Amino acid sequence: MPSTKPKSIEQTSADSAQAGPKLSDFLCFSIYSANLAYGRAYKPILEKLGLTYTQYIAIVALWEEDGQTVGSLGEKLFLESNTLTPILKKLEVMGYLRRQRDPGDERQVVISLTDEGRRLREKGLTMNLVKASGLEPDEFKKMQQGVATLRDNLIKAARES
Amino acid sequence: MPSTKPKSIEQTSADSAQAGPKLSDFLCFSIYSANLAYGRAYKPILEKLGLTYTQYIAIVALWEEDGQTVGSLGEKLFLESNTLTPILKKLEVMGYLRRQRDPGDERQVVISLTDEGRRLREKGLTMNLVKASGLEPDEFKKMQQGVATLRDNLIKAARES
DNA sequence: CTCGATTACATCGTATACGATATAAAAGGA
DNA sequence: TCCTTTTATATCGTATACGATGTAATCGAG
Repeated sequence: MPSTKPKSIEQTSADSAQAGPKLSDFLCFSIYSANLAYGRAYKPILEKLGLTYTQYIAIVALWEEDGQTVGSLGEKLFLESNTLTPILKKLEVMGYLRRQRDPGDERQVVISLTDEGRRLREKGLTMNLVKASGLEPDEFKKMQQGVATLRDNLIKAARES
Repeated sequence: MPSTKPKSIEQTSADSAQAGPKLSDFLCFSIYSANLAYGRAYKPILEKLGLTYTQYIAIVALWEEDGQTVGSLGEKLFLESNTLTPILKKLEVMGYLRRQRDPGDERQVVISLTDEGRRLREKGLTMNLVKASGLEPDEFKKMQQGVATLRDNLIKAARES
């Protein structure tokens, strides 16, 4: 007769025999804590630029494609306007971008980098965190793709529920 | 002569030939966005229990080992007292745990689950997010361990910097 | 034992995330 | 055209994270 102890929401079958869910077996917790660790690893680098992590990825997305709307930027960053708007306003005050209503559709706001925003690209971003990851370049790439696929699966599952 | 365009802080050498850093090549961004995705996947499950994600992992850590101090709990969750204290106070108000000063060392606060807190274990946690991850159990485990190692490397690198 | 250093926790200010809701523009059907 | 619905963004309230700082208890050199 199996134990009456329930499985957690994220255990593999290998865990079901033990007393309870163990934090160290949770993929969600690995991701959660790795995200915290990345934030701490990035902080000393980014604060030389005076940017937070979220501000930084917003700028990177604009380097990749300038002149995006808030909505399209949000799709790429997996963020919505309630989170993005305050961040973009801050970056506008800092002088890195401009926010202007699209004259063709006044509901939309188009974000464009200033010269200053483009210049950030040449400022101090040549450092490399690959080595801090402790992974070989091919492992790094594999992990990156694996986690991205995981993310996309979770988004799909959440949408379907 | 190589391009004058700088590499980002997290690009692999394979990216150095292109115009600039691409968000989709960042491992940190995969982790960041997967963490957001997990939060969204968990939300409908956890809100039936009336818990947030961070409250949930705190409870899980206490199932694993009850009677921990704030500091030892924080080590396991990678959080410090400034984040943990308000969360534990909330859980105390909700009736899931008690916070009491250690009589032997009045600086420390010992956290112990109430019966109610232990009962949460039998309540609704039998759902399984492994399938939402879209990974086979062995892949799941491999990814979990890989990301945990990545996290530990990043923590070590951040401490040494 | 004494007093400055350290430790453990808490408080405060700032910056995300995000659900719920507001607002204004655009779309679209009668 | 008029009015309802939808869309794009913004605002607000709540819950994390975290650096800086505060505070009380303990430690430890002399």
